[in-house]
Order: sequence, then structure tokens, then C-alpha cells
Amino acid sequence: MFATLEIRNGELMKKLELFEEKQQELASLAKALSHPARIAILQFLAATPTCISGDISDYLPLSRTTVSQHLKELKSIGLIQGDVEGLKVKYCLNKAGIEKLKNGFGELFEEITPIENKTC
Amino acid sequence: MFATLEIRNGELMKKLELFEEKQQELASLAKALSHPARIAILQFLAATPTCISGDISDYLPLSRTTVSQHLKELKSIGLIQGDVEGLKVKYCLNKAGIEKLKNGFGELFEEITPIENKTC
DNA sequence: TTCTAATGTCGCAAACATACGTCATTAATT
DNA sequence: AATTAATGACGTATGTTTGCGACATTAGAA
Repeated sequence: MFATLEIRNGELMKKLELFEEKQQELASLAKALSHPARIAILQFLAATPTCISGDISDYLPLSRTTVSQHLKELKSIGLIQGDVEGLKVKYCLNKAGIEKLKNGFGELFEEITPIENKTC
Repeated sequence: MFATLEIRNGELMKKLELFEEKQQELASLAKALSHPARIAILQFLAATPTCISGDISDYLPLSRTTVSQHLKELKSIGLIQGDVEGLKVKYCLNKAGIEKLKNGFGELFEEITPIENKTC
């Protein structure tokens, strides 16, 4: 994961040869949120009192096909689940996935807090 | 922004004709984080005790050119700033932008909390 | 003023994302 | 068994992102 160590500012700094697992996972999660349709879908699912079946595209400015693809993406990264019930599919937020999202970004956000009295 | 109101589950539901401003802004911020290099750059900037000048690509598995583009992207969305100082450019996290990021996602994350005893 | 070093910009190729019409699958209904 | 309705999968056109070498620009040094 790391390569040669070099010296800079008197400290050891690592050169990444590849991005770290965590960075890649966060990037994937961010990518899942990087389209307004997918944000809207998550909000929509959160706002409905029951898991939803039926055409979510009725509520979005996109075709059913396109919404279906966004649903698939959100599902594949684990942010939502789609439980088949007969002919219909009930979509819901996936609690575990949402947790992972919040924790992952929570950690990142703590990490990237700007230092108060930085000497620039 | 909204179109016809329809009835579903006894509640009024809106159909978006366009995604909302906020959804689009969040999506843009998410997109900025949707590449491991950009996550790594933010972490790197946060971790250095001073604003950094010099070749950040020394610490990443990418060419200087490519890193430069990622820096430009992060700058254009306001997550970092690059202050020219003579021949060098000192890169730093942009406090206001990072704040906006945290607040935006903080709100979204609250909004998309799965309901505990949802009838699925 | 010429040279060098730090950095940004351009332009291309390859990969990936988006949107959507059409088709396939499957569950219930008749 | 045939029909209908809900949904996902496929194919494809178009646009966007990524990565990078080569070139441009600029500040300071010689």
C-alpha cells in the first residue's frame, strides 16, 4: 500500500502506490450520492411511512427506466433494499448501509477539520 | 419546481419537474468526493501542519498533471483554496467550503434516517 | 536578459455515466 | 392457458470523467 518514505517538513511522509481501501470505499459511497436523482430517491424513501412499491418515477423528472437504474445503483452499494413481494418490489432504505454511509463520512469529516491557527 | 399534486397513501405527494437546488448542490459536493484521489488530497491537506506548496503528486499514485486537475476541481467547488505566493501555490482546506459540506451532508443524513418500526 | 523551476492549460484516448426505448421475465387474474 | 401489469435487463447514443504527455506561463535567480 505504501512505498518509499521521504522527508518533508522534518516529518516522514508516505507515498501511496494505490489509494487506500477506505478512500476507495468513501469515494464509492460519494459517487452513489453524486446524482440529484439518487439523493431525491433516498429522501423519498425516507419520507414515505411504508416501504414503497410502485413507480417512483411518478415523483421524479425521469423515466421509469432511468429511475430503475438509479435504484439498482443505490441497491448495489447497499444504501437501499428492494424486497420482492409477488409482482411488486418494495423499496426501503437499508439501515446497515445508511449507517455505514453516516459513519464513513462522519469519520472523514472529523479528519478534515481545518486547523484553527494554521501558519499559511 | 413542483407539478401536479397526486394522492398516495392518503397523503399529498409532489412530482418534481426538476431536481431541487439543494439536491443538486449536495450531488455536486458528493461528486467532488467521488474519487479516491480527491479524498486523499483533502486528508493530506488536513494532515499537514502548514498549507502545502510543492508537488502533492509526490505523495499520490498519480502524475502531477492529474493531481493538478483534481486540485482544480476541489478548488472550483470551494473545498480547498490555493493561494499564490510568488512562484509557488500554497494549498489549504477552505474552511467555509468544508463547513458547507459538513452541514449539507449533516442535514441530509438526518433526513434519511430509516424509520424504526416501519411497516414493510 | 536568459535560464530554471513551479505550476497551470491543452488536447487526446480510453473508460465510465446517463437517459431512455424496447424487450424479457414473472405473478397474479381470468 | 392466455392476458395483463409490475418490474428488471439489454442495447445504444450521447455526454462526462479520467489520466497523461506535451506545451505555456510566470517568478525569481544568475
